[in-house]
Amino acid sequence: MTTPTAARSSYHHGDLRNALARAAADLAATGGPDAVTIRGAAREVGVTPTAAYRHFSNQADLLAAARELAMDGMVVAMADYLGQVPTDADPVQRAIARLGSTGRGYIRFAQEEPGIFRTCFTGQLRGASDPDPGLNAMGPYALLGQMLDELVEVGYLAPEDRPGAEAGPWAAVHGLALLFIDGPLRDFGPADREAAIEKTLAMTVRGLATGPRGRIIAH
Amino acid sequence: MTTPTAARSSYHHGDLRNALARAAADLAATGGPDAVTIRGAAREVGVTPTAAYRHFSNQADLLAAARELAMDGMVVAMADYLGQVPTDADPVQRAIARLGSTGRGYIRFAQEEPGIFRTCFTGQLRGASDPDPGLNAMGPYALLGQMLDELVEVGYLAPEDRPGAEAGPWAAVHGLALLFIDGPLRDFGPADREAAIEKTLAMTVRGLATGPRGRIIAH
DNA sequence: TGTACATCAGTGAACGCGCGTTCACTGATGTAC
DNA sequence: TGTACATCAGTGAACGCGCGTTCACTGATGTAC
Repeated sequence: MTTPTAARSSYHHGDLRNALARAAADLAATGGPDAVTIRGAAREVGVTPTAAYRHFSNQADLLAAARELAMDGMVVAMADYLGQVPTDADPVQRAIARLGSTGRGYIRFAQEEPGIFRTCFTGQLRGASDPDPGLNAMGPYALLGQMLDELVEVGYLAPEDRPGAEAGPWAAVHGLALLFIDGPLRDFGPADREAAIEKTLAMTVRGLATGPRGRIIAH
Repeated sequence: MTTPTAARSSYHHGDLRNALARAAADLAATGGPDAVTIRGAAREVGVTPTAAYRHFSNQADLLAAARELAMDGMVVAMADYLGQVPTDADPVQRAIARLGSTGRGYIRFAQEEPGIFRTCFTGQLRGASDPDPGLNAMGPYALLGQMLDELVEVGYLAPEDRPGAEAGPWAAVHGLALLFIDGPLRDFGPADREAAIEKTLAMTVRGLATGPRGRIIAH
């Protein structure tokens, strides 16, 4: 009668690991990473807590699975947003618009899915299980790196300033996102937020104008 | 024999409220805001959990007291750091240096006292008990505002860009601090961190150069 | 094609933990007279 | 100046909660023959 994806069709679930991971991500979306519990995920799926230990070695393992889904969601949302940028005639303006859109996507996702966003960036668990050497947010980070490369190509950002240029823009959008969702700016209304976002992005774009084309355009 | 500030000199403590608040701040310093518990603070002071309810109405109340101490500590640390800036001959360079030093102090405090820092910026508790209308981090925020005023005075930042100019610099240092203490940059060593800080501050300073003097200096 | 049996994926009960919070209480303090 | 007594600041025991995790177990599955 009930499909295998419904709560309790049969004794064997069939896809319990994925179901638990999704449930964990749901819990994270609602209550942040602290809300991700073995018992909670099992409850949501309609299964005994013990059953979860067939698929995850402990709570940290379940949280890691939730974080993986969270990262996927964030990358998809940002890519969607970036895809909406019109192809500008001027390559410099287009590269600037793409950087801005990336930042806006980052902040927008944080505002719309604060629990998921916080889950992406929480946890000291940097074990050997993670193949990335120093950065576990490769998705957004790689996207930002690409935007910066484009800014160099069009002459807006000086090539000698390219190494390590991710830090500033990333810090700016990350900080603003957290000031909104968890910090002193949480009471800002939509208009104030929009103004703060545009102010911050304008400062960021201007701050990157170290190339020949950048000096002309930014001032 | 034992002084009144020691653990258990007499039946009556004498200053239990402050002792509990300080203990709560210590817990926050070690384990962040989540580590602030009624039981933990009472234990540290050497008193029954029930006794805490003579002075705090609940756990949220105790956390609020810890946050107040945390904010005090942060403002003092930043002011200390700012006081070390030498009095530069050129007023523009001096104003820029003071802004940079404020940012460095913010980030340095976050790195040295991550638990305290996180405690400053956690909690949705924006009740009527807080007189500030929209910002509970008036200390650092006011300091930043002052630095920006100075930049306007010396002609580096355009006056028409002054309103709302706090957002960008604040977001940048806040974001970098959190990327370091809680985020994907937590594995950066001291040298990488220093480089990221300087890159970010340089971007920020350049991004604020919209006044007549700013355009000359920044490019 | 049918059946015994190993294997797998769940159940149900229980453990110990630390937490917030409340109850009736007792020891210490200080003030009115 | 001394003392009864109201008031205040603590104690000690207990409650219910949700959590992570482990134990011995049982129902379902699929494969060897």
